[in-house]
Amino acid sequence: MAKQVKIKDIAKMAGVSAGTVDRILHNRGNVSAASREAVENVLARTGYKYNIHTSAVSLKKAYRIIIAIPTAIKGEYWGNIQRGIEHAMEEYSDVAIDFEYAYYNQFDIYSCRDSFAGIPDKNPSAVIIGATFASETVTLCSRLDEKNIPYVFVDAVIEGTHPSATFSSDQNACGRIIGRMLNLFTPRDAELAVFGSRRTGNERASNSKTRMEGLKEYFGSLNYRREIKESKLSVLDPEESRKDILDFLERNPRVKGIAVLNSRGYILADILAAQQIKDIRIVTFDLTVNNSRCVENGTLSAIICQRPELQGFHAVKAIIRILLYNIPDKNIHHYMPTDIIIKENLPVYREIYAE
Amino acid sequence: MAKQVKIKDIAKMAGVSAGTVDRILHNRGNVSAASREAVENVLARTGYKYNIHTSAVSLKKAYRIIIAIPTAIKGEYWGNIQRGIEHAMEEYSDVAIDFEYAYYNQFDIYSCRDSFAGIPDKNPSAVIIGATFASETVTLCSRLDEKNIPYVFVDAVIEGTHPSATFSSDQNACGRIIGRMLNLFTPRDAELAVFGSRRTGNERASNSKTRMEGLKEYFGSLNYRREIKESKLSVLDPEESRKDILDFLERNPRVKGIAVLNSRGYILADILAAQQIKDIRIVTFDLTVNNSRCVENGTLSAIICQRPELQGFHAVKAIIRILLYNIPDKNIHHYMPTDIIIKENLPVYREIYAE
DNA sequence: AGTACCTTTGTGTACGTACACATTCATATT
DNA sequence: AATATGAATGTGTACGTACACAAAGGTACT
Repeated sequence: MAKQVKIKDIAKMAGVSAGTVDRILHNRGNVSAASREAVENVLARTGYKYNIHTSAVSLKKAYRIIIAIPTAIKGEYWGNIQRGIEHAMEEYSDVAIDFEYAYYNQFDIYSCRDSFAGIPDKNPSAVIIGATFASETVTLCSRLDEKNIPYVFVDAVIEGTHPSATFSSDQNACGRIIGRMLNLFTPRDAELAVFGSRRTGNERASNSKTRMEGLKEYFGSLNYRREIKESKLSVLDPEESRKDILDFLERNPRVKGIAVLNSRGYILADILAAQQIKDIRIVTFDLTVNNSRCVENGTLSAIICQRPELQGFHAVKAIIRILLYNIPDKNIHHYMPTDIIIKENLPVYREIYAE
Repeated sequence: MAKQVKIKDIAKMAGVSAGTVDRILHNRGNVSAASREAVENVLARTGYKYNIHTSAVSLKKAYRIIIAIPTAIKGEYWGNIQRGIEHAMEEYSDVAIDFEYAYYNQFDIYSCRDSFAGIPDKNPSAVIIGATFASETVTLCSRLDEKNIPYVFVDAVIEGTHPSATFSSDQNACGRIIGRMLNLFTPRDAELAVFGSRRTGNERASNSKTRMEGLKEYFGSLNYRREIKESKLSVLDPEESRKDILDFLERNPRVKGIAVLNSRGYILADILAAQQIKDIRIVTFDLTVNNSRCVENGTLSAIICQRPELQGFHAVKAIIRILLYNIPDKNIHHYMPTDIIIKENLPVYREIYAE
């Protein structure tokens, strides 16, 4: 490995002082064009790299990051995102960074509005946003843009915003994947169905919409002739779901495979198990405790997982790169791998999650 | 977050000097029983945590880690393990650690013996071992044990050794997973086959053996009646493989699904493609460039992937924890998640790999 | 009691960066 | 020419740990 060049070396080579180099590295201004050029030449030539350790040691400023996401329940999707965030926080526990959560109810647009409204006034160093409601998010982001506060998205991107980075899944691919798994798990002559989200107007539902497109693309590419039945699953009212589902199955007795495009596949699985219905295969999204339980007992055939912890983890790392090292992200949109989890590989995924 | 306690604070509280605390933290000896007890009490009470940054900054000693693995070819299994190792190295490039590779030919026991023989004399701080040949590995490890040199395994564990940690897949689970995928991808009435490794006596082949057991367990649990044909695939001689395969298929014309228990599924896929045979589904292990290509063009149905980069990455991290922070691993055997990769989720896995 | 030797303990410095503060320089204004 | 002003630049210190070195204490022996 080549010997590391230090700031003092750079300064000597460029014929300036270490302070000037520091000002250039951190965009602190008050540098003449001549000095800037001289230093940047040396920088490019030597390939200077920060020493993150000494950098962290001498860091004075206290950064504050606000994490604006739906209420994170342990073992569910947002809970796992938060786990990734906290994991990264631990890695940087020796740096002066404060974290503050601004939760909102993902099913209540007013709660989101309230929560988001207060964020810019707190003048955070950066914000991690888990977006659900498009227009509220755009409002927040434009206020952050005005104040030059960087923000990154997890889970989904919202049009009309300017995030420093985004960490999510390719939802269209997710749809194609769940379509393929549904097809694999069911006999050729069976009818199939897809359950989307009842609620509309929010972004998670829009994820569900994009997945639906992907799923149809997959079956389209197969020249799959038969119609795929569609229905909605109420997220909020379990009793309503129950009736809807049983009603749907009565009307469509030949349906033997169902894809649930949100993370509520376990609700369907539990209802079918209670009714002793055993010949219907179900695939769904997100490795939550409930879905995990159903894969284990065989009532769910597969889970498509978007690596929520990795999203949260990378979001924090991206922000730290921006704040501490002033490194802009070249690759703004990062797609996480989409895992396929079945009974046989569930335990090893669980072990990692438990760490 | 609770305010961090510093070494000087500990010293004051225990009524000793910072030097004594340091000696206890690093097991440097020359400490009276009384001091030790006093400090350890305070340590336990306050929950002292190293500041990795300042620690790294002032670290004088140069550690040397030897990485003893089969020759790593870019884009193949060991190449990906090395990628993970190098990724971790970058994260620690500000710490005084030297890395040295000791490659060997995984198909040549003498090359392994030669390579391993020189390692203990170099007095490395620690060794990462990718084991292939059992007895050579035991010999190396016992010499390292004598010298109190810690070592960790990647890919596989060898009996009769005392590693500080191991990072691998659950090979039995891998076998069950590939069995399930094989079953999913093929029609119910098709005959199935499994191709193992021709070579025996080495550990990678023993991985293949364990996978075979897992696969049979899976089909056993199904009460799968028909026999599963078995054959071997020569890794070294392509022409021999070709003949063997075509011969096998002629003798077993009803076989419509084949599981290849090592990473050479692409060889089979390419041969069948060349023969215009399109109705045989193949599943195999490891996301190598060749397997990846075949999944993309549809000649391979699925790849089971053991996260080689994660293995390498964690191996380095584990060693650094041991060397720098003297933290023994409580959970000696770490299983990596086992990914199922099909055409639809291949691109997002690739993106991560490209980073 | 004096000496030698070993164990235990304390002290001081270096690591490379961030940032506050001091200083110099250039330009405009009176 | 003298002064004020603001930009540009240089200097010095703190961060918390690791480790070298110095100092003190204890024991055994002559």
